[in-house]
Amino acid sequence: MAEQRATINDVAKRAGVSKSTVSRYLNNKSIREDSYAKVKEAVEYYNFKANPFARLSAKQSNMIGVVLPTFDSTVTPRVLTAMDKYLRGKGYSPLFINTEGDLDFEVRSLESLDRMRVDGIVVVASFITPAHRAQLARMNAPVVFLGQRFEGGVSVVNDDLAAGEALGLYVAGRGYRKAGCLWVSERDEAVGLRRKQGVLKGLAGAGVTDVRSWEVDFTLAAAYRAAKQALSGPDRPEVLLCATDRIAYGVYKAARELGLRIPEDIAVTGFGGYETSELMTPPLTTIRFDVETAACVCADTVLKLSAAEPVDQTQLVGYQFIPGGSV
Amino acid sequence: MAEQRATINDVAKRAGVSKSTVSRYLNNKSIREDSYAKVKEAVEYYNFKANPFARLSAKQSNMIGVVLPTFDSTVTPRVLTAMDKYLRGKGYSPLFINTEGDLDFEVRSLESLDRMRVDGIVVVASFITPAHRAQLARMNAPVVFLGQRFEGGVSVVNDDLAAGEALGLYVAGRGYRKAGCLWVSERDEAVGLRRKQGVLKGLAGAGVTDVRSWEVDFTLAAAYRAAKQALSGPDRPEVLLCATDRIAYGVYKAARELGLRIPEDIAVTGFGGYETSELMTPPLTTIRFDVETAACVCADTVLKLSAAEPVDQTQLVGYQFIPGGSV
DNA sequence: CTGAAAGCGCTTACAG
DNA sequence: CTGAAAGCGCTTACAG
Repeated sequence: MAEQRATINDVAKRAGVSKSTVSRYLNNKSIREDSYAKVKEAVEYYNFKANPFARLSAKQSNMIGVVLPTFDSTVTPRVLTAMDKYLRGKGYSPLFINTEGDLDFEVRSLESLDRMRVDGIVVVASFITPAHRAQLARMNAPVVFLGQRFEGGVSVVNDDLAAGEALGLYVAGRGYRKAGCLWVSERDEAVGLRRKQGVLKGLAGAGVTDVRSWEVDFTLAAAYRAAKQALSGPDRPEVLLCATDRIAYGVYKAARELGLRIPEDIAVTGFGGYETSELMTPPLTTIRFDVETAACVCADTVLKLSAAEPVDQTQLVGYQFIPGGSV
Repeated sequence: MAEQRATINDVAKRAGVSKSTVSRYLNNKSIREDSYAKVKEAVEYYNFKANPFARLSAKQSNMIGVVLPTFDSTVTPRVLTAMDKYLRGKGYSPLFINTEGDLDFEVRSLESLDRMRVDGIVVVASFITPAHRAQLARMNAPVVFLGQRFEGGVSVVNDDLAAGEALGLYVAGRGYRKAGCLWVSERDEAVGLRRKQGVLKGLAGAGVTDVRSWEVDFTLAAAYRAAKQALSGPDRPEVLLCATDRIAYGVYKAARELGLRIPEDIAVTGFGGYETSELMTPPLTTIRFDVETAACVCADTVLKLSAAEPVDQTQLVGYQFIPGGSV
């Protein structure tokens, strides 16, 4: 066990000033030159840093809440990494809360972060419910949603519509006529709804309207089952467009088991551009969003809000087409 | 902007008791039945929850620091998910700090978590330096290392030696004689050193001693370059054993580009058992550690330490062999 | 610019 | 069991 940690009082005593002065030093407020030197010496002597949780009466906490639905996805870690770096660079500390997809807990997390007096909150969003809206109305901390559009509030979202359309046009341009979609529920407005709308629009724009659909969730297992069904049935589609890369992996697995070649027997597309997708045989044709930029834009936006600066209500993030070889 | 959030004083006032009594209610201390009812009513009326950061003079903070070297790996998200769930279930809140592999920042994070008065700290470890040891000596909070053995302290580690040996024996048993290792630096004691020792021991146990080595880091890019070199040179190995699945992916990529078939022309093994590894063509032969269990053991151990209960200094976590088809 | 005082929202001995 | 008081480690008006 170590000796007791130094507090602001110890520093003040050693520097021969009041703790108010030490506090000002710590917060870069104006301070006379000789006081500055004395405090500096004492701070270095004790290797003192303030306990951020003890700033109970400060107007700023320098903490930003980050609420996420899972750690274990291909996108979240990249988002967290970028956001963490950006925030620390600006002198803020992120406070991560994992909700494991529990929307009720997500709402309660907003509440508790607000109570902890964070300066703002970023939500890596899956669904925005009335309970979310009700909670927001009760809060002081500004909130920015990432990944789902929030009407009436602030959000940063992928340009799913444009990206989907580009992909749809590309697929149709390669001559496929009978298409299938392995897609997630429309309850997910960004991925389930808008992204699919884009794909269908792109396909239709090039004359492809024969499109069947199978509903899946985000797991590999569900995708695999649906793919098996889609590929075994009569009148098999020529191409399967998938809501995510992981879902496309399910098609790869099913195709291999059924002895179907990609893309000769069945073409496949994903959405995400995961690192592993280029390692598949053949590499997956997909779309990659610039999630790092999205994360930083988000963090920047929440800081602006907390400083009462104006921000755009909805900011769109661009995408990149990755040709691969599965189409 | 919302009305001011209720504090313990508001609750006390409404319940007609002192805030001490409310505090006791919140912390499940003994309290008379009628006081209990009154406080309960007031707490529910305000939907009150205590601000955990305001417990400055409490002996327990109910917070556990979790220090990690990256969010973006195949293992960390699984560790964080399991640990988060375990800790919350026990009434603790994890405080995550991402060091991005910066060991100096890792040491400083230990210090600042200690200052924040967390009840304990888990470090998802890559390297344990003298600076770590020096810092630990200055701290009050107990620390548990996950993934790297900490002599003289508490750690939870994979049984890399046994797992490596099992894999080496298996490979040698399949008849390969000329082996190669794509491995990370021995500075990493768990993966770089012990895991490799196990592999070599297993190979040697079955008579395979012709083993060359290429040093790589944990990135796909480095693995790909090294694999290209290993496979292009004269006297190509028959099998490449890789320190991780991701490194094995680099071999897949290189082999495809060189027109080499797996496993006919070159066999490959990984270490990790990532979800995507079974999707490769052919599925990767690998080892999977039960990281979820390891994470929970870790969390459990740090809670025990904070309660001054006895714990084992070093706890080993088991593994599972995944045959795949790449050998 | 600086210090004494009050306060942030809690917890904790200590009397009663 | 309970309340008044003191305290946790900071920040912040407010005099001077």
